[in-house]
Amino acid sequence: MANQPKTAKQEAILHAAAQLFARQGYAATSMAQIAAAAGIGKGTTYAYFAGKEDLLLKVFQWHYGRMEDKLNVSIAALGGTASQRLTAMNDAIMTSWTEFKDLFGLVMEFWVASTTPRIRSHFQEAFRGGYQHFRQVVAALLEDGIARGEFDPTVDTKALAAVMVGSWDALLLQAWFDEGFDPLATSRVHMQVLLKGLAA
Amino acid sequence: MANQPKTAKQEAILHAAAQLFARQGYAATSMAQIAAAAGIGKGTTYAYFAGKEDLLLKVFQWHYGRMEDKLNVSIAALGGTASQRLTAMNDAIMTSWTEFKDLFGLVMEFWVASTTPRIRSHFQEAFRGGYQHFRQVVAALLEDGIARGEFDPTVDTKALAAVMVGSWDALLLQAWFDEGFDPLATSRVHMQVLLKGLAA
Amino acid sequence: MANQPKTAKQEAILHAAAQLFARQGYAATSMAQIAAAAGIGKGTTYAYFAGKEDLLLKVFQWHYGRMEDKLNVSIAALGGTASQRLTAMNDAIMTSWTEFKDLFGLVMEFWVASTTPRIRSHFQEAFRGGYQHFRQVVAALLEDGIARGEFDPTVDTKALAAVMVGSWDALLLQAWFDEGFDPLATSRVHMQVLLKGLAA
Amino acid sequence: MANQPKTAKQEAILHAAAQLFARQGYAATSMAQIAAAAGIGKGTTYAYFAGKEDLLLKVFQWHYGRMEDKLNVSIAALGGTASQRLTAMNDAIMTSWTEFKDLFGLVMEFWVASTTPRIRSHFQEAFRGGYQHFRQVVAALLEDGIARGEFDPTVDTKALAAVMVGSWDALLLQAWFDEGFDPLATSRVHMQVLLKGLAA
DNA sequence: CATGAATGAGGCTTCATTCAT
DNA sequence: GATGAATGAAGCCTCATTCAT
Repeated sequence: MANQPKTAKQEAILHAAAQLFARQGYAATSMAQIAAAAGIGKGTTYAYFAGKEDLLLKVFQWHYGRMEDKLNVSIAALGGTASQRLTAMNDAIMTSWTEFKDLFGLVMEFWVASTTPRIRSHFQEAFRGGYQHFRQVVAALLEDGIARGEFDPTVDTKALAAVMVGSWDALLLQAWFDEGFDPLATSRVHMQVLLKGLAA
Repeated sequence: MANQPKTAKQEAILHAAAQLFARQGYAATSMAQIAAAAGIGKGTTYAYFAGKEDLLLKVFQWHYGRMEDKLNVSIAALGGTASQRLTAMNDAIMTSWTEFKDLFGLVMEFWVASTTPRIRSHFQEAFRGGYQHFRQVVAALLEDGIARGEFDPTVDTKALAAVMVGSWDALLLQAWFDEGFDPLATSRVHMQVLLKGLAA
Repeated sequence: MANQPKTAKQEAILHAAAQLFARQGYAATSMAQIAAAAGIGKGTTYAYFAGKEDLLLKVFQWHYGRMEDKLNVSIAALGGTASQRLTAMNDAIMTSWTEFKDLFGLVMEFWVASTTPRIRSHFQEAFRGGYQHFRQVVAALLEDGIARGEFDPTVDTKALAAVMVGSWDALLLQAWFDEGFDPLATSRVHMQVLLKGLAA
Repeated sequence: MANQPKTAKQEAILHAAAQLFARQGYAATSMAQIAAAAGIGKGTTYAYFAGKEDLLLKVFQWHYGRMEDKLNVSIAALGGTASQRLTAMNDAIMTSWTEFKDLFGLVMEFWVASTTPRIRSHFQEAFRGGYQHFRQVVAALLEDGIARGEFDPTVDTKALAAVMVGSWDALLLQAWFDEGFDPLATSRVHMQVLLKGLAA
């Protein structure tokens, strides 16, 4: 899923599209707006992307790729106990998302894109794969913790991984609707309680 | 927020719209389709709803009201320890949602509707209020558990409530993308670990 | 052209329609509005009038009849020299129109109705007849003045009558666009100059 | 008020719209018809005009500008006594209008447009200004005649100017309804009588 | 007679996409 | 390659008119 944009222009379009989709929504964003924001002609977009739907998909893949990279890097850099590594990962993700908070609107657009029949297949598959990947990464950390004797070996690691991954979505979602909500602090509380409950 | 449809026809429209929005998405659904699905003329819809946006909002309020009612009923019926009540509530919600799983597409549409500038205010506010309400309900149960000496009194009940509420969204979301994913079982595992971590 | 409304309800509809056509224009007025303003049900209008176009025509005939009556009465009451009678008639008409100034919007609607292909025939004919009638009345007064030796016998009475009749339209039209314009005073100046130019 | 169309296509649209508005009326003319008559696609119109109302306004400004130009030219070319110049101007206007007689339907549409609430402001103001301009031009000629000792100095030049300007509207209006009516000849009679009545 | 709920034709407008320059 | 003028499908919505009650 490594779709790095080849041209600077291609990246400019992706960037503009991502911004606008996030801010106004996919439906409310016109190709003309994207082209204008990217500083190119209206027709040029079609030299790089097959159409509006394809552009959405490419924006998705682009962001997904960047997020995966970031996650892989931070995981690689992790050290210490499984608890520490889980906590570090949680922090890394919540922090990085909170940085460009408004880009979370994009994620919601991606979710909804999986509703529209014609686009569904692409996104549904991509999301399923993405969730499975992240769950697996987290589950591996949990299993590592079990192997090290940190965590209760009877716990269902897959299920717990799903909840942890889901909590990232869920807390950012609540932050989306509520300015006063602090997703990072909330997720830390969650981690603490979980780790306590997980203790061997 | 009790917006019960008065007329049978009004309800038929709401029903048709909800179905189609859930199945195809808001943008991909035309007013003509809704009218046809409701078995009425194209113009009749406008006698009951101000337009397409209004219809989405009313569908939202209708479903939200029904969900709130269901939650209130199930809470009222709860008994036993705080742990038991929390578990029962979690089960009730996950079960009821899993029943009409495809309606979850609607929720995603509502989320995204909060992105579109013109509709944003209505939905943003409604969702913020909704989340606050549900978090409060759960937090109250947690505090009750602390008062009863079941739970660790140092825990941040608000944060934990947010995570629990969020886990409903998050697990259903993953189930949306992955047929093989079992949100109810997963949430039960989550509850167990949480309750263990919460223990006084 | 005596189309007196038979029923009180019929007159109420005509009244409401006239008001609304004058205020908002024919196109911008809906049958629903007219019915509401007349205090009757939306369907009832069709028991008295064939449709919207017919209603416009009937409003026209109603007003035209009332104006003709008024003119005939004032002419009958006229006395004195031809100059005095012309002046009196001019004053009567300009005064009566200035009274319900906003109804002049109706006259413009009638003019334009003569543009729309399907309605054209009715209005075109009615207006042609109306103008011919008024021109004839004025021309008769002018010829009477000639017979009495007041006016220059070489003058083209028909042409002059047309101008006098036209000046009523024209000055009210300018008053329609310009609040500060005084059609009555202006028409009196016109009459004076005309009469001076007409003197035997 | 110099709104010359820049593109050939823009002018084609204006032309087509003017024709159709004049022939069928504004309300009875659809944007699709205009596009077809202009030989372009349905959507192209919106690249040049903001919408149907804007198109009407632009047609108005276009025609008004052309008429003003014509008037200014003919006035500049005038010579001789004030009486001769007034007569020449009267003839020039009536002649030029009679040439494209059917375009007079447009003027009526413009009048009525000043009735519709939302468009009113634009047209009302434009017409008020237009009338004031034309009255001023005529009044200046009359005052010139007074200065030259041709006309009675006690006459109200403004009022008379309003009547003269109005007579152009009024006589063309009557000609609109009556094929047999000769507005040019009629206006000449009017001028003669007026000039006689104006004589010093 | 009166009503007003229901209808559907028809209009305006938007916008993704194409293609000649 | 890049452009933006042009297109026309498609959607939302209004409203005159009908008809069962």
